[in-house]
Amino acid sequence: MEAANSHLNGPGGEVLTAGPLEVRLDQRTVLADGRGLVLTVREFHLLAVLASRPERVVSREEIYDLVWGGKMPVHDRSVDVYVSKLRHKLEASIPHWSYIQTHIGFGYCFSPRSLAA
Amino acid sequence: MEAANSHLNGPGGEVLTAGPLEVRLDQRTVLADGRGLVLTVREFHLLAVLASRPERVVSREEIYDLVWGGKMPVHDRSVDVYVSKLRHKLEASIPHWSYIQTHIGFGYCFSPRSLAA
DNA sequence: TCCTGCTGTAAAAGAGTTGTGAACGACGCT
DNA sequence: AGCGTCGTTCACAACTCTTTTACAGCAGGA
Repeated sequence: MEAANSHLNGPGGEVLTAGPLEVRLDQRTVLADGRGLVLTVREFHLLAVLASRPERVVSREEIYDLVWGGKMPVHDRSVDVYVSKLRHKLEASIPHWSYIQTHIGFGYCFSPRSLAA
Repeated sequence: MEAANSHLNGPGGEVLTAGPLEVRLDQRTVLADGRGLVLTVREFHLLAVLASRPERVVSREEIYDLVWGGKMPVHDRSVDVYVSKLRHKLEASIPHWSYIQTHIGFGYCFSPRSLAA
């Protein structure tokens, strides 16, 4: 069972679905429980990178390369800061769901799960 | 009959399997009975080193060199401590299986076996 | 049996990592 | 210019991981 579904939605229009979250790559929009979620460019890009690799642990370095481009400077915290921002927006729109897991010393993993009892 | 299977799983994706244990080197994840097992960086590295040498007795010195890097300091107990931690996590996730055998005076050996009657 | 050396492991100590609010500059808009 | 937004950086608290230490239990040998 995969945690997120990805399917083509017409020519070039890909949509990632994970619980109440829907990421429309082509339209650069995100739906949370059907309502639109406003993300900045960086936030959206980060979410797209993570959500398209469900259940995969992605290193900070790889995330940085994919979103910011190039080699991550030592001691750079950009990835962490944006993961934090993203988590807050997701949690604000979709309570009782967790999306991004931290893998200490390595990176993050997009692993959607309901926190409902 | 080999104790652990190792096979390529697509380009660059290697997976070690030993009973209900699955070590996904590329994804840096471990599945125990299908469920994800959370390991720290050191624990994962140690497991990867041992599991990729099934039925081979590996000396402490070699383990240290492969996981910690460099020459093992005299009287260092790091390897023992981490083998202990790893055993506990494995046993907690996969009861009735034994994975790491001690070879007194020498080192350890990854030798998965079911303890079921 | 009494040493001695080795292993298992809990716990303390030390080192490193992550979450996050706040400050700051750049940019665009009115 | 004044304002709001965005991205980056910094600082600090809180937390997790790693290493070290200490001790108990074993096994083997004299």
